[in-house]
Amino acid sequence: MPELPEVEITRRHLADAMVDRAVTGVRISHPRTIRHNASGAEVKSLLLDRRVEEVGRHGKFLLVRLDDGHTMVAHLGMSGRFSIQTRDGEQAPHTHFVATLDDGSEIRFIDPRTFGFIAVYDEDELVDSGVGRLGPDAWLSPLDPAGLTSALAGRTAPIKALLLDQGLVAGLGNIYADEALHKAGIHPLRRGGDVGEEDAGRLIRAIREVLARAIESGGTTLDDLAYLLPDGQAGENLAHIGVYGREGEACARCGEPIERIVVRSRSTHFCPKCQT
DNA sequence: AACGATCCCTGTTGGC
DNA sequence: TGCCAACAGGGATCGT
Repeated sequence: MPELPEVEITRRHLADAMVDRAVTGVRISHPRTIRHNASGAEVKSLLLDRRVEEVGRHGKFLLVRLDDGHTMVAHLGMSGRFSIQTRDGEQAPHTHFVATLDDGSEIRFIDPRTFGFIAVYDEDELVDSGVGRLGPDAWLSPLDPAGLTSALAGRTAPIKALLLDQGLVAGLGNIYADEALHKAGIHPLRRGGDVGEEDAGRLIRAIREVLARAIESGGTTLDDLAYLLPDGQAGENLAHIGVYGREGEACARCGEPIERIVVRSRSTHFCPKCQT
């Protein structure tokens, strides 16, 4: 499922295809895909004839900046992906949104489980939206150990739950939160307030390593949920996954079997021996 | 304020 | 073999 690395790779593809191009057509075929705006017709009117200035990202949100100050926000949810195609390319099932650009290419949003969405905001609305409540991006503006320690001070929730809180750090999802905690040697159930500055430093380094590796290798494509890059390729990062989805397998560091528990109704994978 | 539970949704899977 | 319940999960929202 898409987390920061997959969204970042998507961003790069979208930037290549969209920057300095104008939107010449919009088709919306699933109302639920539009979240903030009143209707698909409103989104269409806000996008039509606009030129794309840049494609940014904050956490797992894609930010397509338009030449009139509006921003098209896209979130992939858990099954969303973009496909960049020529107009005559075959349309995949669950294609809910298509933008045509002035070079004839099409930006298509495909999302079977419809947890993803697209919205167009003006500047004020963007600040009030979920995007405005995000913490610092885990990749672009990482926390420093002292800052993270003070942000965690007094927090009783398990560190795993806090890493998934996008208001604290933006971009981590279930896979990379588990991977970072494993790499840092921190037990997922440890209270946030019990993560000292040394462990916070280890955790920050682990987050960066895990994200860097994942971005390099094209993101994580799980067997059962075919996350594909916008060019249709699968990511290769599964080979670098240490604990996620590996219940019962030997920990690569100590050989102990990986355990799976449920934290905040999210499956959580860890090594009971080298994570404390 | 912080935390946890619930809901949304559908393709896949596992149990009987 | 076939059916159906359970499961997966990001983020919004709500109750405690």
